[in-house]
Amino acid sequence: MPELPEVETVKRGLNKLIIGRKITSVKSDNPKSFPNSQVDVRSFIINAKITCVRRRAKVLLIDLSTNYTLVIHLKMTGQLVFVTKANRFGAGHPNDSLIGLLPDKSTRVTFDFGDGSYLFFNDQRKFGWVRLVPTPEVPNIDFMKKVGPEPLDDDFTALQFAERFKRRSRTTIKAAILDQTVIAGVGNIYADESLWGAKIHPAKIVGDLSFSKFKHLFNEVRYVMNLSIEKGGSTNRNYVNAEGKKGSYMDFARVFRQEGLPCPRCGTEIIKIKVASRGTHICPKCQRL
DNA sequence: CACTTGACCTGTCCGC
DNA sequence: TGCGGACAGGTCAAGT
Repeated sequence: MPELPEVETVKRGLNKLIIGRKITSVKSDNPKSFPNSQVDVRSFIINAKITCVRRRAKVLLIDLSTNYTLVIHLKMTGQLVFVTKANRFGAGHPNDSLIGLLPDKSTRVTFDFGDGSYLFFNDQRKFGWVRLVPTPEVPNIDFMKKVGPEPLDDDFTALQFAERFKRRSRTTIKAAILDQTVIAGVGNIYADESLWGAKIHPAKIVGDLSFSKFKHLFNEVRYVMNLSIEKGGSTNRNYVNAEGKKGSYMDFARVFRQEGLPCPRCGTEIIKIKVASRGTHICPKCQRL
């Protein structure tokens, strides 16, 4: 799933739904999804209250009153869905929501709030994970030390953005923008969308791009991510928000999964190619090597 | 160090 | 219908 806008959408939903709730039990049947959950970790979770839900890059951080934090990566197909007693048994859940159907066979971890409500961590492909870390240690875990700046931070500038790419000057712009140590939170959807916006071919070598191109790309990354957050993220396949509902950014996508359709800018047919081993969507006229 | 590729999993879709 | 292969929103550990 989930790139920055999707994780941000889940974060906002959870902040409305689970703050102050107490976890009365936790269950996981897949050790990969929640390592050590059977033993060491339980006493820091049971009877803990949720105090805050945060996001860094594509990682969700659920702070607990025990001064521990649930660190969660959704990877490709992870979902975090909150369900209450009332909607769990299907009191007219909308068609675009999973809520009445959970748990299902993709449910890997279940947090029980003891009042008939639950938080389900679902993950079809089992790439995602939940880990428990002491809250003060969160900034010290490997991922947090290596990850690049947040593209939507107010004080992040186009100049800083361009500087970050110097470490990847001999690779393609697509590979570089997907590198989480360069910039946080960009994945395959928003890479393609922002490169189209800036009229940059994804296979262009980083070192050959002018500052004015970086500046344009910087603005496009912020534009597509802000638009996507406003639309509740992209549901390409599995993604849903904390209420089990899909996002609508794909209705506004200009190139991602639009192959065969006309480019919204020039009408040329959008094509799909492979760059950096990833499916990549471009307008062959607007984006030249 | 910088870069590329395969591996991790399950499910779906497409061509034969 | 069935089967094999390619592919899917993301990172890692290897290899060069």
